[in-house]
Amino acid sequence: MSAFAPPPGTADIFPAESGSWRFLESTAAKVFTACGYGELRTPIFEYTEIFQRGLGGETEVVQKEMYTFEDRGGRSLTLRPEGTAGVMRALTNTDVANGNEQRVFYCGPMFRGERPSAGRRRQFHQIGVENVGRCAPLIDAECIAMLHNYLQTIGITGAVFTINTRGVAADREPAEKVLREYFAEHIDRMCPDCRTRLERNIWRILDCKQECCQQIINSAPSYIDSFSDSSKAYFEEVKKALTALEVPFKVSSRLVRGLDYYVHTVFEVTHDALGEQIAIAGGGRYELFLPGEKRPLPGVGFATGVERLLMAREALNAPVPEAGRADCFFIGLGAEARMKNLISANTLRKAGKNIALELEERSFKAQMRAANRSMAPYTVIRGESELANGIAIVKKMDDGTQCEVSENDLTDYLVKNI
RNA sequence: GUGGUUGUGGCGCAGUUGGUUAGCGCGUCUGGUUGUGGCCCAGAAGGUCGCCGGUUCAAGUCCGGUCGACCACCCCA
Repeated sequence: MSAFAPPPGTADIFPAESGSWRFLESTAAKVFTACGYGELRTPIFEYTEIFQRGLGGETEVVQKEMYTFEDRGGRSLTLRPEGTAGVMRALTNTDVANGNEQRVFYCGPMFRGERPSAGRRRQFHQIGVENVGRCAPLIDAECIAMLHNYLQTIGITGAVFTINTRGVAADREPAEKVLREYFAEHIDRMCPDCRTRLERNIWRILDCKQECCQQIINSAPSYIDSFSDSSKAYFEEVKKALTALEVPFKVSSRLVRGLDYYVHTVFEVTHDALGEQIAIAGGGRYELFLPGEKRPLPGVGFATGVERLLMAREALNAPVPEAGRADCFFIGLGAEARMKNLISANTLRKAGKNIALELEERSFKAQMRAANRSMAPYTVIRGESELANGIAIVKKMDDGTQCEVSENDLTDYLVKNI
């Protein structure tokens, strides 16, 4: 049973499920296109430095979750662990660096070498967008509203939007100082992870979930107070716009997110049906450094986890897209009839009809059962006597009525009636 | 990476304190008078009980290892 299981953390998506996947992807394309986005398809692997510099060397993802390998030329390549860095790399080939806006969306597999569990695979799939080149509060709000709109459209209601601000690079130092002074005082009562975070990445203390740290974190001074006035005004403007756009949200200063490139607005979407730990989407504004570029590129974007969206839809009993079913099933008795059925099917399929048929010799009863199972509303029957008379029988399956149609008229008849 | 649960035909499950040819439901196939489905009935196919080793006269049932799956933590989508 496990002999042919796919590698850990990967999965085969069978036809029964892939309809839902296509629905999520095509709906995303529709919703995002309406906001001026176009699809950008980038490679599944990039030079390793794209991610190292893009995401920040201190991040969890870069440090221990990347699938990195050498190609034959000794270059270090990495299977993309997220979509933003590759998209930004591609966009440096456009006029985006001159302040011209680029709006793109992407979807596809991402790879992270972590231990699989609910809603987390090693190969997982994201649908995401990036709005690159500009920086303004209303752009952030527009982006978040589009995500809200998308979730509604795919039947995920009741999603919880949490937002926060990270300020800009210049705000970071004074804020970190405030936090470091506070946490240093209490660090002996905090968990081991937080002790290392105090030195390595103090922001991550804020989203620690250990019981012993909660009280201390909740009583922490508001680092946002130390942000510059313009950063604070930026965040206020975002909130104002979201309210005006009727996107419900809550603010949490403990939302920091794990990637180093975020500035200003950050947000995360969770759903009660999946629990707070599992975000169905997340994103924010960023400034991303790419190799060879002197200045970082500004942008705002988000990524949704397809597997997690599907989990949410399932929990909400959202309707599953109907599997394609045949319009008509052809039954044939004898070699000649089967050949004629195949020819008819070929013609009708070219006309856009979904045709199922039996191509091997099987009993009439077996073929009728197959026709029934196919759920096709019509069945065409061709046997010895029909061939001899130059006709075929067209049977309507719901009420069992049937009629004879001459061979010459059959295709036209079926194109019109089924 | 750390911890917990688990692994029996395509799917979902039984398998009692280790003991004769490993069962059940669904599904599949073939029939139920010669060519009409959905219901019903009969029969059939399909499993080296994840893998390796050990204990025993005897192991799906006990022990060890290993691999996979599921879940929690970490982190993220």
